Amino acid sequence: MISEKPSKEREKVIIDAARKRFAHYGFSKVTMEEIAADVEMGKASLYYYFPTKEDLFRAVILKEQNELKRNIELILEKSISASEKLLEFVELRMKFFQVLVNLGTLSVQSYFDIKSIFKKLFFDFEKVELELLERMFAEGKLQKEFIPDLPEDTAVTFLHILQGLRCRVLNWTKGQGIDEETHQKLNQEMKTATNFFIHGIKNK
Amino acid sequence: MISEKPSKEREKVIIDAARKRFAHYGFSKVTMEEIAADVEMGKASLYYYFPTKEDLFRAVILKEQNELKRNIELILEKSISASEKLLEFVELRMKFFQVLVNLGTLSVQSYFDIKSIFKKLFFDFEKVELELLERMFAEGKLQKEFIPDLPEDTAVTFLHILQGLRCRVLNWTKGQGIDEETHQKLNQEMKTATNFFIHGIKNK
DNA sequence: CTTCGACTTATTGACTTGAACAGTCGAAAA
DNA sequence: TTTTCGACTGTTCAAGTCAATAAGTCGAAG
Repeated sequence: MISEKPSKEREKVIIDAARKRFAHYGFSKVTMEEIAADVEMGKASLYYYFPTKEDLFRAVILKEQNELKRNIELILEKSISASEKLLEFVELRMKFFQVLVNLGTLSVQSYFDIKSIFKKLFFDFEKVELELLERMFAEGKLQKEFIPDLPEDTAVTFLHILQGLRCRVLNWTKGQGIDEETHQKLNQEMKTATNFFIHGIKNK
Repeated sequence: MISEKPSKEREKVIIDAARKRFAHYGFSKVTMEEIAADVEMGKASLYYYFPTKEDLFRAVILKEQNELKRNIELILEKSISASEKLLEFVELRMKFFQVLVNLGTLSVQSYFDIKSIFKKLFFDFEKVELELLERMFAEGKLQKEFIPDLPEDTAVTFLHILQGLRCRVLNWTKGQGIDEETHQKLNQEMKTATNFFIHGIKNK
């Protein structure tokens, strides 16, 4: 079929409009009425598609996460060394979080200080990330590029380090989003840390 | 001289009493009157020694920090490998932060969400820590144990990783202090990360 | 130099209120 | 049957008030 079920089609349009609003003003500053106006509907109609505002927001985030997942998978398929893949992963993840910051999820309070509903969303996605990372480390081991025997534990530690570095910066910059300079510094720091890490697990 | 200036002596007593109170109830829950009562003085007398409540608290933190510094220096003097020193440093730092959590600095809000006055205190101490770390890395290099050419940058990255891991956990456990299990996990994670790091800079 | 009682000023937490907004419902259009 | 919306309700939350409590000052006295 060329076009999907019209209701699905409509959902997408709403998500898209919502994404634009959220990206500009952040979750709390956007009203359902505004989004409804954007897609030329009544507010009540929005509730036909999404039971709550949070659900709509969740859908937006979910879409972003799926895009990130797809992009990570593309990296995995590339024919480059596992080390290079790791580095590209870090870079990609960096960009993703910049989007989240713009979406207003992360700016107001720190990283994990979002309602538990969103917590779950991130928690679930952490598993996806871990699985993808694990594959990178496992592949590195298979190619005799890496040493560690437990790609699972390695992935956890590595991810936590990345999360930690971001967390640190996020706590530092209260309120408004991360400015360009800080962002660059963080980017650099993550790369440095990744390099140390790669070095630490490399087969020499 | 056997005993110090009496006023200095008195200051110490006050700091000590304050430390106990703060450690039990946290900064905001303790009144100057209570502390004064503990040392059997009038509240007004406290202000003779410390111009503000914050100044008194600052003095308490400062004392803790100096103790930590002294302990790190003791590690540096030990005749063990630089890697082992790093590991001991991590452990010591862990304990120190547990004390801070008890002092109520870190529990209520995240790591850096303390008034800028305290921020400065931590910021200054970061320099001390960095300098001590730098010495460890420099020594490691001298002994042909470590590779990196820039102990300064290495120290920064390493410290930020540690800060990040803690930050991550602190954000997760809103409100109350870190429970024993989480503390153990964090401890383990820091050690694991440190080991990867050491591995990454080791001369093989 | 140090202490304190009696004072003033600042902070805070509990309560109130009003407007804005999330979310509901039943009727009706497509 | 699926989708839309106008008109409704109940919450939430920022802003404002107020009283209590605690921070901080000062002058006199030991």
